[in-house]
Amino acid sequence: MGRALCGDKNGLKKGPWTPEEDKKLIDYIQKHGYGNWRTLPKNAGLQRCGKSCRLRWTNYLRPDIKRGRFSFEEEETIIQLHSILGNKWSAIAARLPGRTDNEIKNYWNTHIRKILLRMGIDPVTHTPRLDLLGLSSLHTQYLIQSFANPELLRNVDQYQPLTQSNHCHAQVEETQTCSVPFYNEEQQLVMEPNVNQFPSNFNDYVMPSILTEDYV
DNA sequence: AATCCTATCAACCGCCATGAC
DNA sequence: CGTCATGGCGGTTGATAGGAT
Repeated sequence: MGRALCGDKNGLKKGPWTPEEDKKLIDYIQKHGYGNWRTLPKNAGLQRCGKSCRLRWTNYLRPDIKRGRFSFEEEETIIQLHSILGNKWSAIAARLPGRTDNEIKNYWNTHIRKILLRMGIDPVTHTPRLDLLGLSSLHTQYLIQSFANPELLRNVDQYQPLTQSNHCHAQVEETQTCSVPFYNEEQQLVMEPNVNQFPSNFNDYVMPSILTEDYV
């Protein structure tokens, strides 16, 4: 026995939701709660699969969703959490009230990832890309500071690699810790990000266990 | 004005974890 | 213990808007 199909093979509608469908879904959930997603669409009079309804609700229609641009603080938090949790979008979203995992994932892939790449930082490991390690040690130091302290990302557009060393050095000396501490589920301080966590030689760098699957 | 290119984001797909039976 | 249904997650796609040429 196969899984229940979700989509037009079952005579169910796919693609963008219409305002009428949205209204049906909202009205139904407000009256009855969502209960069982599989039976919801039939009860609500929707030609959609339960999965599609759940996605529409959790990513778009939920009343507590905060829409609009991400604030700098949110961006900073995402970068910091991603360096700890990796692509655990739902875990990151759990620490950003009103934001969905899908929204954060999209924002990461379209904005933050590009900024990090432009700065020569591997968005997966949050370390300077190995192919760029031929840079001057001062430049490398700036990059290390930048991924440890996302505040420096503010200046990414002005930053010119290899040509503004003095300017960068001044910033490096001003910022020694990251401004976003990390808390666990019980709101206990797990880690206060600090650039000193990172060695000068990345060939020797190993992620601490608290930053890997052990924690999650 | 037309065409092409790029960025954005809603939505889908496939897989995995979990719980009920 | 095995099977199945369901929910949830991360990766990917595709439509569309906006900018560049």
